[in-house]
Amino acid sequence: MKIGLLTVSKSCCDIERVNLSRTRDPESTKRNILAAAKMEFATKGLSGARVDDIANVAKVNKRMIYHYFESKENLFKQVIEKAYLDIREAELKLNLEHLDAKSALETLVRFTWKYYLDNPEFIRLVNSENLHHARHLKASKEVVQANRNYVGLVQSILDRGVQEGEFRDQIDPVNLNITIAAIGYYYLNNRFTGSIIFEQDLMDSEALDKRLEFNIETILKLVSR
Amino acid sequence: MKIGLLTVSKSCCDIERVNLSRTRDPESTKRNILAAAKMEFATKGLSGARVDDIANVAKVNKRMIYHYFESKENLFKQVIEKAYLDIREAELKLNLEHLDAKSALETLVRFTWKYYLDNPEFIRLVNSENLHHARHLKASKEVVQANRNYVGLVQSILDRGVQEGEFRDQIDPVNLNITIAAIGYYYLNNRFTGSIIFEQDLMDSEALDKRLEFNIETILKLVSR
DNA sequence: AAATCAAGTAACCAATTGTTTACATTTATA
DNA sequence: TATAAATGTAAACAATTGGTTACTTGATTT
Repeated sequence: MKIGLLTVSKSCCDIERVNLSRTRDPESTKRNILAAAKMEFATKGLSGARVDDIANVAKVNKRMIYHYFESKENLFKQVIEKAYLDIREAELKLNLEHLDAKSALETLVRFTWKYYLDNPEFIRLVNSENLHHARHLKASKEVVQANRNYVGLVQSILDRGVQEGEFRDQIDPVNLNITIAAIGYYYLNNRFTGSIIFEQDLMDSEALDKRLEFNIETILKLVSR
Repeated sequence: MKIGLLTVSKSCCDIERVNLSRTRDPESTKRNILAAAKMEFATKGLSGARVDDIANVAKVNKRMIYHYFESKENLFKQVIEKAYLDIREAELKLNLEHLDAKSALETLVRFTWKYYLDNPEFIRLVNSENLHHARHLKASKEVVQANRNYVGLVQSILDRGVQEGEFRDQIDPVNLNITIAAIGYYYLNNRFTGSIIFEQDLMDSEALDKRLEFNIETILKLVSR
């Protein structure tokens, strides 16, 4: 039963779908598909993800996915690209240039940890992409550029730290970057196996706080003179 | 064409399969299935893996997989359990008790790195298991026990380091363990996306050597007084 | 208001996939 | 040596899956 802009089921209060502006909204349809796909790919991997399930969660017809995204593979590509651009964008908003080097680095470690904690899909998507030899990301100039800026940012923090007499000389920014990511990523990525083999709940809030402090210490000791 | 214990194709030299002891060899069949399954699950994940492909690579009839392993899911469980037991067994062989604390820790970091490098399947399998919330590992008492011994080993190295006056006090062995694994695991797990976004071949032998040194430095600075 | 195109739906299809059935052969044992 | 259990094979099955076809409805333009 359709009334104006609303699709309503027989019992009048059970609204299936609300579309305030128009009955047709391609932008919202695309957004819904992308959001649903992100969750589906993150929870089940590229092979495990089901196009039907994405369509159901996004509340769009499966045909629309192929209309806007060509194929499951291409949909995954759009998802992983956006995921990378999102995290790099969030990092830029930290405005680390205004902090002294030590504070900037600590802030970056804290941010990275919190981002992984708040966006567990990111980790899963990156894993999937690596399982598939990063073939979806290969052509993405945009992602490469965003990352170039990020490495530059870390390099400038290191330079500042040396100037301030706080940091050691000649620290490789790429390896530092990788380590900052690694110590958060690994802990959260392997939280399920980790909680079993270490016989403690790694996601317990106390354990999480302790881990963050441990990570900050790791990085600061690594760079300090 | 079958002659005795050998299965031979028409052109006499093209031996398809050699079975020295008997025409039937359940142990070898199981071993072949496990080895093929390990590679298949590692390269394609649990969902992406194909039972047909495992059977083909193992050169056994698909029916045998179900005969010995019940289901694809259970086969994965056997694979992941064995993978964990294998790495813990290899660690024990290092005989770290006979080294001074600092050397023992460096040896452990080197070993972990090399093991991941030589056994990339391990990383992939652990990822898969975590994607599935570690449900296959949950019941494995054996794996938990093996890991308990491992944490004990690291704890004893830490104690020795404190006694020797080399290490700081009160370092958490679980978080140290996690960090030792993390700095190797992350780099190698994400080598494909990493090589793209950092615009350099992370698997280049020079880059690998540099990374290992970086990791040793990270851990030693972390624990030292 | 007619025509045109974009947006959306339902049903279907060919291929694939994990799993099973029915049957054959080898090995161990009484 | 007869018999049962273990090991192996070929073929098929039911369910699922990514992708498509044919069609309808709504929005925009002239």
